Amino acid sequence: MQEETTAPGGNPRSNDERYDPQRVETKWFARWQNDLELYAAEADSAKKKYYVLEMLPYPSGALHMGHVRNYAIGDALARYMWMNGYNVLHPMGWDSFGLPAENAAIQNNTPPRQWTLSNIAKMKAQMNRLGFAYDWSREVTTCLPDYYRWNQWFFLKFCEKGLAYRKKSKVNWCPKCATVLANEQVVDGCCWRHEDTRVEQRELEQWFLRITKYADELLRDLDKLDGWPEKVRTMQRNWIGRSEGTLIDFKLDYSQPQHHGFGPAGATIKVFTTRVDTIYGATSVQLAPEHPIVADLAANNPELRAKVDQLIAEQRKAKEVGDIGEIEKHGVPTGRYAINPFNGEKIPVWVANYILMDYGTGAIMSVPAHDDRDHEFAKKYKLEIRLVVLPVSTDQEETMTEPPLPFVAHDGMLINSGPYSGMECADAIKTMSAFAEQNGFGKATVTYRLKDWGISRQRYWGTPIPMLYCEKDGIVPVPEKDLPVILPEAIDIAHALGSPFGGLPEFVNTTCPKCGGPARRETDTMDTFVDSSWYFYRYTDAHNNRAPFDSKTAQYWFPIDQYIGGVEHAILHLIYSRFWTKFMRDLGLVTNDEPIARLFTQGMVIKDGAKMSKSLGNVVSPDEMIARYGADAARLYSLFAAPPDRDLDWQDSGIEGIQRFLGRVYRFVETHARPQDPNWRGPLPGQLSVSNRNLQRKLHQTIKRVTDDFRGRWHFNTCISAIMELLNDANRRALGSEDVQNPSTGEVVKGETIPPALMAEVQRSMVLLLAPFAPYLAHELWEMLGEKGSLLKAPWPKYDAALAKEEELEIPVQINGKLRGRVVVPADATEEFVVERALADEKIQSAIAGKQIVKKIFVPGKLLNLVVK
RNA sequence: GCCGGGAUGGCGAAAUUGGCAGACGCAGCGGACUUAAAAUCCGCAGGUCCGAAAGGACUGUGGGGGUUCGAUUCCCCCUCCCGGCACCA
Repeated sequence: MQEETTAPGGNPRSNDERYDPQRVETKWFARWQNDLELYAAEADSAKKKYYVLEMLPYPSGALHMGHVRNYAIGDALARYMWMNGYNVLHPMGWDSFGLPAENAAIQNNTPPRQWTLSNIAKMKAQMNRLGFAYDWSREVTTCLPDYYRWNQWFFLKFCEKGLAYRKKSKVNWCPKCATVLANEQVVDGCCWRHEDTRVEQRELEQWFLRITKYADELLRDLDKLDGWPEKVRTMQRNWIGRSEGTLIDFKLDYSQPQHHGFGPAGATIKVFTTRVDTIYGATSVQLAPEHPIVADLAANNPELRAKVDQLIAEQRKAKEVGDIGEIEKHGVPTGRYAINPFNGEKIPVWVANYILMDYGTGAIMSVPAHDDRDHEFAKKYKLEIRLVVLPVSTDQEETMTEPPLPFVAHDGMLINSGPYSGMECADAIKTMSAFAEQNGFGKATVTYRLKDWGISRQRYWGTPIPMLYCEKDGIVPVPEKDLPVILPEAIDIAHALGSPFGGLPEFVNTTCPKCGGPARRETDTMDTFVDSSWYFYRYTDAHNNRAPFDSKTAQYWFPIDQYIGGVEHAILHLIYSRFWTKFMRDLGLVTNDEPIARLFTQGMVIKDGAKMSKSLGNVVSPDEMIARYGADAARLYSLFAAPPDRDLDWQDSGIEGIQRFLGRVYRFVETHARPQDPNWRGPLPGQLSVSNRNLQRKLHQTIKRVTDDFRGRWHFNTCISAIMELLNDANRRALGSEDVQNPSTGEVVKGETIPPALMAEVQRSMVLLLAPFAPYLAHELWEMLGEKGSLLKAPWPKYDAALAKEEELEIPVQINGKLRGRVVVPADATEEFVVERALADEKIQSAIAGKQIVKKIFVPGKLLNLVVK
């Protein structure tokens, strides 16, 4: 046992027995690596299934502490469920398409595939070293044709169902690179590689998936996801942004002779409003600068054109900087008028920079008296402000007074509104919407903030979109039998950024499957969010080459029982995933409406008050932690330092404390285990001494605490604290069980013995409780305890509520709510008994001396409060 | 501006249903072991004040108010920090 090796901290080891994580972890690492079936989910199992999943990483080349924390949570849960007899599916994969591979390729002249696969190998090794229990036989690597061919297959299905379409859309274009830039490659409006070159907006034809078809269901079903954090549901609700309102047609006025001859004849401007009840207060129509009709109105009016261009520039700039919403409102009158269909009034048409083209119709009716923004704008340009709603109040006088403007509340009554005067707002909205519909100039409608999902990326490292362009047949999908469309890999990435296939004739030029004539391939690739929208289904049937997965198999495993990841994916990834599942359900591929039953979002790992980042120099490397303290310590600390849903403040000294704890556990078992003792496996003695009974109680209390937390709130930090308390308690008693010499008096104290069967129960349970959090040490100790069966699926310890129950309690006694003393009483003591004991207490007596008890508050098992006067 | 989350010792945190605030750990201090140190073990520890000590008094969960016998916990107002959304018509 006494070997002179170098301890993890680099200090020479002393001659007392010491836990060496490297020795233990290397030993078990080797065993686990040689057992490929170890963590395999059972195919045909009578057991209840449990699908636990952590968000798959992007293979950047190295895990960071955020990963370690995320996977430590999931791994603990997976191991807990195994120990509780479930058939656990716990897979892992790689979200391996995306921009960094292209950047790395340019920098190091390494092909993206090679760079990616070598990163995967590195990170997989790190995960294995950390001891995470993944079923690697189901590994999914999204950048391999095995996987992405099904992205292409799904894309064809979207086309078949009419849910994929092409539309012109804006992209960031760098004129120097002559290519498209991702949003994150645009820095302060300029190209990241050419800081002096302004990025242009170009319109390109792009592919969209019609997620808006599911907008309503995506919103509605959020109510069913009660296993999701409310925060995430709220974020998704806001993202979908459902808004009920009314579309109203304003006709352009042609009655004035000077307006004949320019502008579109018979044009109407559609506006969307949630407050059609205020339409009698509309004093202008405001158009977004990029509204199509503006171009027509400005066609023969260079002065207007110039002003509009300036408004467009202002909006763009604000959008780039990200403070649209902060910019000062500007506008310009077009000189034209539109007709309010409700009262026939002619009101001026303006163009304004606070109107967004991509929400609603890109045009509004401006009601300055009842909208903050319209009010601000009208003040600035001296437009008419006309009051049409009065606040409703029980107080007659208050109802009649003019409210401060703008008055935007809904609880009001219409005035100056023709036949609608006197109606309440809510009624007026219904009645007026119906009137508009009956007369053909509008209707009630619902608008969403959610847009269709643009999936085209003018990038190389992604799933090729399986479409062809034939001169004769137009846009033609690649036939299913020709999938996958393989991403060409023999290309010179350094000289072919963006859509590099353009320069690859052997990829681009093909034949049309319809007419056999020449055709060109689509050269765009898919957004990587496509990959992550359904990868968790592939895990259930990862090697299927006839379908993305087998429906029956997926039906067994789905929904995912627990999904764990960072809150940064609360919106995009998790909405796309829900959308994809609903689409697959409509295809008949799955039966579940939602992919994820329970979602857990863990907090960030921060250090020195900030997120870890290279620029701040506060990055903690998992490899270094493993080398210094071992994988168990790194994992345990990431669970111990904070509850998993809160941010974790990393402290190097904290992990040292965890390492000490693991060492104490090791020494406790090593010192006191007696597996060869015949009584070790025997029954507990019928009668336990008070001290041993206390230890037994503490044991059962600890099992209860840890078990309850796994089933409930997941505060693993307190679970680990509880195990520490058990260890401290047991250790103290165990030391006390040996004859100890009191150093000051020299007196030898005869210790009380812990019966071997009790020690065995304590040690076994402690190891089992530790197994989900620190698997290496737990396995080692399990073996040291002479246990033969696998710890991985050893039954989770059970507690006995009767044994966990305290027999005696210390009841605090308060006088007028202030703590004045404590009495020790049996746990089930009655009020009378406790009061009697309390009154017998000297301190209590002096505290109430000369006063009268007017009230006694007794909470059984909790406290006694005497109110005195 | 709107919607979340948070604020507790020197630090990370705990208190699960309104009932002893600070469990557990870090850092610190004292002691044991050692020639010495490291490692390990034992003990002390919110603050202020009184006391030689044992012990005791007061005070204390961002600030102010309220409900209650009793509030870290519930209600109202305010400050600061973090995250998300943001001219959404």
